[in-house]
Amino acid sequence: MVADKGKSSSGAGDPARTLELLWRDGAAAPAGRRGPRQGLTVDAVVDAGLGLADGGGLDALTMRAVAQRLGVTPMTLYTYVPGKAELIDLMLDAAFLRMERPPFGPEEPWRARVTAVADANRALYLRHPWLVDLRVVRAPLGPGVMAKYEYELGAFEGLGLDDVARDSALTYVLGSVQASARAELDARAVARESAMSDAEWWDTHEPLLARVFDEEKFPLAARVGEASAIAYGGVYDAEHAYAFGLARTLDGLAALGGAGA
Amino acid sequence: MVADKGKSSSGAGDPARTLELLWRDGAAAPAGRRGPRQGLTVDAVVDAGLGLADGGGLDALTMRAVAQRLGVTPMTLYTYVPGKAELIDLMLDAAFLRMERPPFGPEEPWRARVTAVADANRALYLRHPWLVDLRVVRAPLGPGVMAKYEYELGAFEGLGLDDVARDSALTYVLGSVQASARAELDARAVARESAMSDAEWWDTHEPLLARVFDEEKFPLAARVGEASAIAYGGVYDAEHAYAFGLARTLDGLAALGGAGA
DNA sequence: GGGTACTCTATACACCGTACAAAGTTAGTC
DNA sequence: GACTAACTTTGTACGGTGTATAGAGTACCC
Repeated sequence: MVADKGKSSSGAGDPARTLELLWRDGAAAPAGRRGPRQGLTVDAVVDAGLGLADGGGLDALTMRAVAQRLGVTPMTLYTYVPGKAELIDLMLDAAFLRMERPPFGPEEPWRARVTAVADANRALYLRHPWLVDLRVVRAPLGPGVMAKYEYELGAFEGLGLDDVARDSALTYVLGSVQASARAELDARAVARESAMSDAEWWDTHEPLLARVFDEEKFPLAARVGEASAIAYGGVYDAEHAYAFGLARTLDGLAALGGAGA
Repeated sequence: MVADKGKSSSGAGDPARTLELLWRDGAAAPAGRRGPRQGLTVDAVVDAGLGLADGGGLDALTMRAVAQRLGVTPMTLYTYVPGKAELIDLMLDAAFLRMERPPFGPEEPWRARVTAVADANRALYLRHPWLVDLRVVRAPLGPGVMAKYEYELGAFEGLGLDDVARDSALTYVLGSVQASARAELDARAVARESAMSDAEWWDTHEPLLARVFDEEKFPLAARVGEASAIAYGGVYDAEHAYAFGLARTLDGLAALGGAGA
């Protein structure tokens, strides 16, 4: 049984097997192997998973759906991948591995470099919305995770940080990007699921809320909420939230390092 | 059917009914009402849900488990609450409503106030770990959500922010706290689920990883990762991450307002 | 004393991840 | 060339989920 416990991405199974899968190189079949040839590859399974999750979120990622997309029965997948949790680990590593990593110019100021890292991560989340629902602590130590970490650490050169602070700074930036990406994706998903725009939603709820909401009890909330609603036309402005957050984050880091540029 | 689509907390059902539930006051039964008296209350259902989710996460929150805890059959719950999504909405609002909100001193500097807000939110997440798994955009506009918003907006007095910027700043602070809370909770959950401490986990994975990991390809990652591991004894230090993040966030806000203190 | 609105219960359905066992296919060994 | 062992693929089945539906019983209004 066991099933789908928790938020996935675990490395729950045999660690050796999982690592082997993560670092698998193209070498499909080790030649001397009995039984029928495998009709698929791990990559094909991972790609099918990515397609489903990118399109419909983790809810759309069912072993049955992956199997159907590949034209096999569900249990066939288990000869390629130990289980769903490990498949998600592989998908995560694959998504990381495929990110663009344009080399930093030697004279490029750290603000530009960190901004590039933040932008790349935002793009990653928008392309793979299901990533925000995953545990990333103790992520599968695959080639994608490693390459991403290596590249992004390089963005903090010139801030005068020691190794420990550099790791903290990166964690902090990534957390900040994930926070705004989550907000953006949530807003999108809610709008799509309810098939209702922010404005429509507000229109249906406003009259009801007026009956229960005591403006005198929440004066600040009423005033600020209204001001924000007017400023953004009643719509959550993801672009603004991201830009605001990134600017704050960079300023916060600048105060840390004392470095200019 | 429909089921559990997505990350819950939707307001998917009839908005009027949901708002009514959110703002329900103690008035249990409206007197002139046919049929048997209800043996439970919405509050009891919400509390049962909170107990389950606080202890075992959203996975432990099943309608069957809630029902069992209350000594009724699962379908009975549906006379109190339209469905699971709405129950979660109510739980979220209840958790918000129960947060402590000690009034800010008139001379209290904004850093202290914002720090208090951040600390309170961190405590909230640690008490109700399932909150990090929820969509909060378009949260149910209940009394808890409103009271929390009102209170927290008050922390940004004296920063010289207009209403729109004040809302953005609050969103930013809350996002930053949630990011570190998520990391902390993920670390905890992974450790508990795998029944393996960080150190043990590393011990089992390290030899395997050494076979595939090319230190020359990832020099920064190797060096920084090792430095962090040594600094924290191989253990993820949530306290440090939170303090670091909060300090950065406050500095970032300071750069925005230009206000000292 | 109906009728009616309500609460609560039992049953059932479609879906999930995956354990288990059987059937079919290939490679190595004699 | 036959046999065996290892492997892939499949079908079936189990225990779990949220909740639709229908029925049984209860308390109020007329």
